[in-house]
Amino acid sequence: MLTITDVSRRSGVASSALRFYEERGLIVSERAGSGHRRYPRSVLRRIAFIVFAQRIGLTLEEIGVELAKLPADRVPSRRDWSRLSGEWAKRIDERIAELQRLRSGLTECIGCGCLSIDRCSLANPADVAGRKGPGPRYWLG
Amino acid sequence: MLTITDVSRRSGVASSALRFYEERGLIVSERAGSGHRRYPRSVLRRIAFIVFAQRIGLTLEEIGVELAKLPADRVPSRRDWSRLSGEWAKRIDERIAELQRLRSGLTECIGCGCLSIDRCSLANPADVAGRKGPGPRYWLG
DNA sequence: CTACAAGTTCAAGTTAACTTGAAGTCAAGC
DNA sequence: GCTTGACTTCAAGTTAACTTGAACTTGTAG
Repeated sequence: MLTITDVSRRSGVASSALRFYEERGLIVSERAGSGHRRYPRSVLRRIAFIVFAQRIGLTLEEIGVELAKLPADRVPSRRDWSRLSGEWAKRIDERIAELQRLRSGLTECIGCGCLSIDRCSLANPADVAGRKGPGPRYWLG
Repeated sequence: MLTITDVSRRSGVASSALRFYEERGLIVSERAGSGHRRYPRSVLRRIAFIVFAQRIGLTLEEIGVELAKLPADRVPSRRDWSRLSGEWAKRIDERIAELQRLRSGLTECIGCGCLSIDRCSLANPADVAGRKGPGPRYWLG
């Protein structure tokens, strides 16, 4: 069993973040008699999954939903993990496609001087500026 | 000259956001006798540039720095606009490369079950979890 | 036994990019 | 002249994902 500092060091995720993930139900811990957290090794894989999913652009809430799909009664298998990743590939591909569109826009559209709200489909904010509710806009959605 | 509602409608950016951009020095407005904002048409292009840059992943602060490079004494030319985009292409390419790495990780790494903090370079949070200071982490940096 | 590092909880702070609300001014139509 | 809608400023709220600080307890090395 690992202490919170062990897990933090091995995962690169701060202890405060680990407590936060636990509060959010993304990971769990047992407790030593003292009340200190003790983690099984398997938590490292779970954390790796969380960090990985974050890089892809999922929110912690979405990640929580995905993780909840893992079987609670047994150690997750390869198959369990990989099933979760189905939707993600699509998401990555979409974002890559958008970035590639933006990249051409950079040379073709700004470069040619046509960056115009009226005529340029790439720059037209009406296409992209749709609000996603209050608060900051996220580029990854 | 356009009113703030005109500009909002034509750009897809909310009036409140336009006032916010002005407060941050990203755009400027003249005032009618009444105190109401009046914008020249050229502001639309500037806003298009801001929205475009946001999609690429620049912060408003970075965008402000870029916009400050435009000549104040004359209407910016094609060349002026395109000069700004130099650094950006690199940034887009880097993010695309990362997403492509993540995408292979999705099938190769999670798929094969090797998603391990110890051995998997793709999932190793120590490589990617470096903090960027307090507050939320941004995946786009 | 005494430091002192490491752990705990809980509340409050941080950041970006805005939005929302309050309280008041201005302009246009009837 | 009155209502209605667009506009103004300024302060405070929102969201995600954490971090920081206070106040306190536990574990360990000497």
